Order: sequence, then structure tokens, then C-alpha cells
Amino acid sequence: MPRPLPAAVLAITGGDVDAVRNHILEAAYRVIDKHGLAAASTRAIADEAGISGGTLYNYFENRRQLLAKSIVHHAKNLTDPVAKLPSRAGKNTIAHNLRYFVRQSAIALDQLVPLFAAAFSDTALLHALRREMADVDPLSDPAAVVERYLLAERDVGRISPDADCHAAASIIVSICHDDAFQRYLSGERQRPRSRHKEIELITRSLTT
Amino acid sequence: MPRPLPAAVLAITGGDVDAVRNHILEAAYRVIDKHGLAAASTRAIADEAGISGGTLYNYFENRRQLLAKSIVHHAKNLTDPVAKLPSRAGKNTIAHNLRYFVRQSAIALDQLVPLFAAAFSDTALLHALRREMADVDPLSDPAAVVERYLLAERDVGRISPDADCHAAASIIVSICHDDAFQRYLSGERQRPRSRHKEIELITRSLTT
Amino acid sequence: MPRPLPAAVLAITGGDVDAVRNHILEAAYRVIDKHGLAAASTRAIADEAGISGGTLYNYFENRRQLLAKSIVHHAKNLTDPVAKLPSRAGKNTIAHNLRYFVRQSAIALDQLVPLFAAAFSDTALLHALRREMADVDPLSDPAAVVERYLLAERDVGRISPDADCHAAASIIVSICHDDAFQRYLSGERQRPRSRHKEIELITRSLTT
Amino acid sequence: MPRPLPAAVLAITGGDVDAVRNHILEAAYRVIDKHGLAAASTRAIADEAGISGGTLYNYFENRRQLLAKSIVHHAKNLTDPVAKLPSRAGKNTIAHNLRYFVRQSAIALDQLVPLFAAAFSDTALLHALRREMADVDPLSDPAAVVERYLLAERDVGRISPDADCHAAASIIVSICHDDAFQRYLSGERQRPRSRHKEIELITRSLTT
DNA sequence: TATGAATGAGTTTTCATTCAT
DNA sequence: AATGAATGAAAACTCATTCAT
Repeated sequence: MPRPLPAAVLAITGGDVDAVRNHILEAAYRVIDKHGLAAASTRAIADEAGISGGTLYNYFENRRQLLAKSIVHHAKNLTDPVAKLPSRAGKNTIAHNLRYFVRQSAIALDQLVPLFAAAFSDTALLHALRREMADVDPLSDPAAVVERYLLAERDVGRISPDADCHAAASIIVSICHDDAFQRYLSGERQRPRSRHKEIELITRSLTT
Repeated sequence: MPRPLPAAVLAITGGDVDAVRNHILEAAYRVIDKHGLAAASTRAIADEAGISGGTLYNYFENRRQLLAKSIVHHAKNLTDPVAKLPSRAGKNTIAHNLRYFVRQSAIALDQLVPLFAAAFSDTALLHALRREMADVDPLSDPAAVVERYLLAERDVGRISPDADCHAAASIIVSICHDDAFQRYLSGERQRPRSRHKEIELITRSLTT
Repeated sequence: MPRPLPAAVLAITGGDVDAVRNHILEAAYRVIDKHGLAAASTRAIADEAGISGGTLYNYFENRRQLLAKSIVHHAKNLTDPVAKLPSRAGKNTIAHNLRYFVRQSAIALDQLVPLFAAAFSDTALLHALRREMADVDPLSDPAAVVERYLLAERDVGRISPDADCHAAASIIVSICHDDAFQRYLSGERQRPRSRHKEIELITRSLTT
Repeated sequence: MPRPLPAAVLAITGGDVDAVRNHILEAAYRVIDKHGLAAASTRAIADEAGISGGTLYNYFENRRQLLAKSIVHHAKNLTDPVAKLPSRAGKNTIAHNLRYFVRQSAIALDQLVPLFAAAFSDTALLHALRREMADVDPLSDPAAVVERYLLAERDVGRISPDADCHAAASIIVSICHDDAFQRYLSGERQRPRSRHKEIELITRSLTT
């Protein structure tokens, strides 16, 4: 019973060690996404990845490390598209651009919130997660991204010089986070709220 | 053979069925609060309540329903103090009152966030929780409370007639929620952020 | 699937809690005796006892505690017959009585040696065993028993007043122990060596 | 593809098959000595030897055979210093020489006892061990060594002609064995007992 | 004839749930 | 309408062994 990876897994990974590791991380994500963290047993992850249970331990120290790495791995992928917001400064309206940000980050957050929130229930996993997150680039922090965008708008004169861009950015991001939590809590996979009104309130305060 | 409840439990509850049920719900909360959801086994809850493991099933369908009811039960208790905000309309400054709300709700949320977030890890528990929450009085929804307060301020003329009180209230609440999650995620039991700047941004927009 | 103990176990124990505990201790001993400590998994013990694996944990903290208690439980039973040696003082010959002791203790040691020796391989088990042994009556220590016998013989004048009864007793016991180890190590369940010659050497030294 | 052994191992063994085998046996002993038999996994042994896990199986049938050979290999090394006892005949006192033997063999036995006792826990390992021991030179048996020494003393007239040297030797060795077991069982790494009194009892019986 | 990843049966332990008492 | 022992299916993790490379 020992040897090669199953054909299906070999086909995907080419047998490359890093590719197998990623394959497992993604399998873990799919399990959490579909059935929740509580269902993400080593058995379930191994099944989803199409490998044997023992094989997980050739790639990861233990279940918690695997889950933490899976969560951060996914978070990195998701925050990338959001990072382009600052380059939109000067184009369209500010409200339009912020709505775009809210919409884009909703897509990412709908995937991330269940991951992070779930980790809250497991102290040890939360610790592992914090360890993994310490390595992530702080520039990709969404609040910083939004603030950079608003400052760019101020530079091109579309926001009043004394506007508090930091507070505004922080509000925007909080709204996104809370919306995502509410969406997940209420259950029906609803469309994100557009938050037109709230964005309008913010932009008005920035431009007057 | 059916025996009476232990003396200690009888003394507290008087043997009243609803009182026993509450007694168990509170025991469950204490266990979760002290040792986390993962430690909230039926055995641990029964021990904390001072009754036998089997007895739980005379009062609740199963462990998940018991936990969900316990979480919602506690959430209700916690939102009570916040409900008094509207009566502050006309006194002090608006920013002062909103800061008071943010401070008060942080106290409640620091207890609630771990409960809810933990439930996110368990799809079945999350479903049970959603079912229980459907029965909760929507008037006690914090956003509605804040909005009622702002409308009262508009009635007394301290807010401009065309201000969007709904959006403002919704923003305030989102900030509170997100802060509480961030506090828990970052790990150190920090003091809540005051959010002066953000509240100032909101109030300025309401009064001009 | 929950309830009563299997009929076979009920028949033996009458459902009495202490009887069930003893039943498990004896099942554990049988497993160790037949297949060695390494084979004494909780699964194997539960099977031998005719109960479910989880039930073990209603009676014992963990596998190690169960094994340690099983070993000491057995040791107590076995050393009882040996304790009668001192009452033989004055009857038959001394050599005859010592040979009787060697023969009797061989019966006990053939059962005990595998238990104790095996425990040597598991540091944690050895610790648990020492803890359990601390509660055993030191008067039942075989060397003390033999010495009491020899002193009794000295009192009745069959041993010279300046004989070193302590050293002699200690030698006798060492011989018994070593014989048992050798028997177990060599494998064939041989008859114990009579040790006539060695006993003769000792008795001669005690009587001249 | 077949690769050469790692440089470090080649340097030690010269690539000679028997040398590699010995290298592994010694690595196995070091692992058992440091962390106990339970920790002597193939992985741990391979790591200690500086080779790959699979390579073990080119030199040994299976883990059990490897361990058994390692134990016997080590036992042979340890009994060597003891073998010199007979050459001391005629020098010092007999008691002095026997005490020397008891002291020397304690050093060896403190290493051997854990090895052998541990093997007792595993029926299959015990079988393998017995098979390996069948090949060992019986002349190196410690009891035979002591007896040869005592006979030599008899030849030079320091022991009475009708003394039972065989019984005496056997007693001495038993004492050594039992002491070593007791030392290990009692846990504290104590100094070996000198056994003056017992040796005196024996020597008196040999010389009168 | 060295490698080391894959295997899967095996380990100990936990726990929600049931039901005879 | 309380009890608590029995259950057995899970859980995370280990490890001897194999064999394609």
C-alpha cells in the first residue's frame, strides 16, 4: 500500500513537493468553506485532497498548523485585487470608487470571515493563526489601502485638505467587515449591501 | 427511579421548570466564558449546573440547541444597558453620547463576540443559533436604538433635518462590531479604541 | 447502544461497581500475561473484559493507571501465601523451610516478573507503578518475611546467635528474583531450579 | 536510484557492510539509552545513524530484529571487563575481589537491565532476543567467570577443598542481578549497594 | 542498493446520547 | 422527569514497512 501519490493528485501536482503542499492547503480551505471549521478533521481534509491521512503529517506539523497556513494562504490570494484601489484616484467619483472597494472586498470577506471567525473558537488555532499572520505584509492591510487612496484623492484636489482620511478609511473598512459578519450570521448567502447611503455620508464629509 | 433535583438546584430554582432551564443556560454560559466553547461538553455543563448529564435532555433537545439558547439568552441580557441611549437625547453633546454608546457596547460586545464567533466554526450550531435569533425582538437591535436616539436629537433640533440618521447609526454600530472583533483577534485584552475621530466625522456630517 | 453491561459481565460482577473494576483489572492481567504488556492496548483489555472501550474510562483515569493498578492488584494476591513462612520456625529443617519458600515464591514471581519487568520499558508506567506501590504494606516485603523467619529460628536456638540473618534473607530473596528473571528470559516455562546447593551453603553458614 | 551512503557514514564505516551494520546497532543503542525503548522508532534510529529510514531494511529484517541484535551486541561489549576476574586469584583477599566483581558488574548491569527488562514488554521482541542470545559464547556467562575465579582460589589453597564454588558463584551473580533490578525499579539512580555483609557470609562459608 | 514519501492500520482518549433504574 | 454507566463512533496522531526513483 505504500507508494506513489494517487493518479489524480499526481496529475494536479506533478509530484512537486510544494505543489502537493498547496494542494492540501486548498483542500483544507474547501472543507472549511463547505462544512465549517468543526468539520475540518484531518480525515475530511485528507479525503478532500485525495490522499491518505498519514500523508498530511509529511507536510505539516499538526492539524492546527495546517489550518492556520490554509487560512493565511487563502487570505493572501484574496486581498490582492483590493490592493489596486489607490490607482483609481482622480477617475470616476469618489463615492463610485469607494462603492467599488466595498463590493470587491465583500467578495474577499465572504470567504475570509468564516475562516477567521471560526478560528476564534479554538484558542490554540488562534495562536497558530496569529503566528502565521505576523509574516504577512502590513502594506496589504485594507485600511491602509483605503487611506492611501483617499490621500491620493486629496493630492489631486478632490478631497478637502483638512479631511480626516484616516478616520474615513477606518470607517469604510469597519463597514465592510461588519457587513460580512452579518451576512454570514444571517445565513442566506445574500448579495452584499451596497451601502450607498453610508458611503454618501462619508464622501460628503470628506468634500465639504 | 425519578428523583428530585439536588437540594442546591432546588434552592435556586424552586423546582420551576423554566427556572431550571435558565439555571442550565447560565451554567452553560459560565463554562463557555471560562474555558471556551470547545470545553463546553455536556458533562462540563451538567457539572457546573450541579445536575446529572442525563437531566440536560429533559430540558433541551441536544447539546447544540442548549448552546444556541445559552448564547442568545446571554445576548439579551447584555444589550439591556445599551437600550437606554435614546433617553439621553438633548443632554450633553451628541459626540459625547455616541462615545458613551461606543464604550458601553464595547463592554457587551467583548462578551458576545467570542460566543458568536465560536459558533461560526460549527455549521450546525450556527443554524441553531440563527433559528434562536429569529425570535428576538428587533427593537433591541443596537442599530435601531442608535437611530432612535439620533432621530430624537433631530426632533430637539440638534441635528439637521435632512441628516441621514439611519446611515449614521449603521456606521456607528459597524465600528463597534469591527472593533470588538479586532480586539479579540489581536489577542491582548486591550482597552477599546475611543474612536473620537470617527465619531467626530459622523457628528460633523449630521450637524452641517 | 448505550445500556446495561453485557450479560456475561453482569453475571460475573452482579453489576457492582467494585466488582466491575476488579473484573477489568483481571482482564488486563490476562492480556499482559498472554501477550505481553506491549499488546495490552485499551482495545485488547476491553475485548478481554467483554466491555466497550469507552467504559474503561468510567473506571480508570487512563491506560497507564489501569495497568499499574492491575499489576499491584495482582502482586498483593500473590505475596499473601508467602507471608506464612515465619510460622514454620522450629518445624522440619531450616533448609527444608527455605526450599519451601523458594518454591512458593517462584510461583508468585513467575507471574510478577513479566509484569514488573515489562513496566520498565515505559517511563510513565513505571512512575504510575511506583505511586501505586507506595501504598502497599512494607511488612509484606519478602526479604522482611524471610528475615523474620530466620530470627524466629534463632530464637528457638536452631541458628547460631551471631548469624547474620539479614544478609542471609537478602541473599535468598535475590536468588528467587534472579531465578524468575532467568526463567522468563530463557523462555521455556521451565520448572524453577530447586537451589538445594545454594540453600545448603546459606544454612551451613547460619548454623556454624 | 541507488546512491552512496552519506559522507559522514562512509567516513566512519568505510562502506563495509558489517561496519555499517555495527554503526546502526550502536545508533540504536544510543537511542534506547537516551530515550527508552518506546522511543526507538525506526525513524529515530535512522536519524541517529545518519541514514535514511528505508536503508535500515537493507541491513536488518525488521525493527525487532534490529533491536534484539543491538541489545545483544551491547551486552557482549559490557561483559568484557568483568571477564578479567579470574586473573586476580591469589591477590588481595577473596572478599575484596568479590566486592570488586560486584562493583564492576553493577556498572555493566545498570546499562543492561533497562535493555533486557524493556524487551520483556514485547513478546515478539523477547523471542527475537532469545534467538540472538542462543549464539553467545557461554564462557562469557558471568556465573561461569566467578566460578572459574573461585576454583582458581581453591587451587592456590585460599578456599577449602570441599567448598561449593558453583553455588557461591551463582549466589554472587544473583545478588548482582537483583540489585540492578531493584535499583532501576526504585527509580533514584542510586549508588550500588556494597553488599559487604552478604559477601562476608559467602566467603566465610568458603573458607571454613 | 540509498532514498523518503505514501500508506493505513493502529494507538489512546473524548463525548453526545440513551435508558434501566 | 433524575440518574449515571455503557456505548461506539469519532478524533488526532504515529509508525513500520514498501518501492519507484
